[in-house]
Amino acid sequence: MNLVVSHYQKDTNMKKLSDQPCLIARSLALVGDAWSMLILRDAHIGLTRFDEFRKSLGIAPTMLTARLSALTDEGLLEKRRYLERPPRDEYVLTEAGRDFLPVLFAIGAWGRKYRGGGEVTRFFDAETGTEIDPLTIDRGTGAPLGTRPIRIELPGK
Amino acid sequence: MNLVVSHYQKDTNMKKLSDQPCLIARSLALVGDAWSMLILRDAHIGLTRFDEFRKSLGIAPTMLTARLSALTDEGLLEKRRYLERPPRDEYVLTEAGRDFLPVLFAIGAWGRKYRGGGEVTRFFDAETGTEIDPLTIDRGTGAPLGTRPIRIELPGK
DNA sequence: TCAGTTACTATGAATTTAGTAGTAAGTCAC
DNA sequence: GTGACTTACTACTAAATTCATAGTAACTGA
Repeated sequence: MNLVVSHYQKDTNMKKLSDQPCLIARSLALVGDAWSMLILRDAHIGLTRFDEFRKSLGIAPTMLTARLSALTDEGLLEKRRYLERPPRDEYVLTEAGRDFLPVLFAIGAWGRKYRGGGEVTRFFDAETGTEIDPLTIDRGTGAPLGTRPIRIELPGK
Repeated sequence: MNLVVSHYQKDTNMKKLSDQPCLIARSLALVGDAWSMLILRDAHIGLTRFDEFRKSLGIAPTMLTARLSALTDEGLLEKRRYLERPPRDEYVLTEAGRDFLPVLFAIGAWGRKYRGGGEVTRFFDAETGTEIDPLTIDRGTGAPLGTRPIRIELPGK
């Protein structure tokens, strides 16, 4: 008895992904497409409503509905009623959604280095006024990732 | 006269993305799909050859050809001849490709926190033996991203 | 010569995406 | 209280992408 309404799903492929032992693959099963990431980006900027996302992204409403539903189901967004009559809902980031911000900044940092030219949107620390320069480090060693050799451990070993 | 062979391209949509002022959007135009990221993941693990990627990912060869070509064109991978007769090429990470590692780790860190259960692949510092715990900070303030308020500056302002 | 390897291309069906139009339940202006 | 407008969608069709399988080209090694 399967009552789940499946919104957005690249089933054949992505269902496999979410069961893999690799956490990168599992995560990509949820957010491994550009629309989902851009919606999360916009949510971090402060957008919450269907039409705000639609206008910002130029996305087809069907796509937006599917992505918002998926992100809500997966716990990155939360649907919240902000008006009873007429019933109006908005989408706000959950903790899991907010914790996705470092991924977006890491992507942005890569883009600044390798696709930087022209006019770009920039992010500043609101207090110090300095431009944010994202750096991903290993909390244990404090070293930036990529500067030290890595060992991989597969499950069941 | 357009002689460009276009491999993988979600043209109508993604061409727009690569011209946007947002660096996240620009980056996603190149790597904003699960296959591309998983190929980069495998490349970091040490895979270089067509069939290695194909078997690791279970990807259709048409897809793999398209993604490898795109990643090569975009400068994240480099095609290198490793055998002259018969001609055989392998794909190795460029500096831009290697610099994508923090993004993958940031995604993995999110996954560990929110999609962690069961058997997972883990990464360790080869020297200290401690598990890698990725953290994205602002190089300027040293603060983890998401802990301080941010100001956004759009181009032309 | 014959199976095996490697890096693909060809092809067609299934699935997803895009784009436009329309709907439901209201509000607001006059 | 009629018509214009808003908001959050759904319906529908066409276009594009993706998947899966099969096949090819150029070898090697037994």
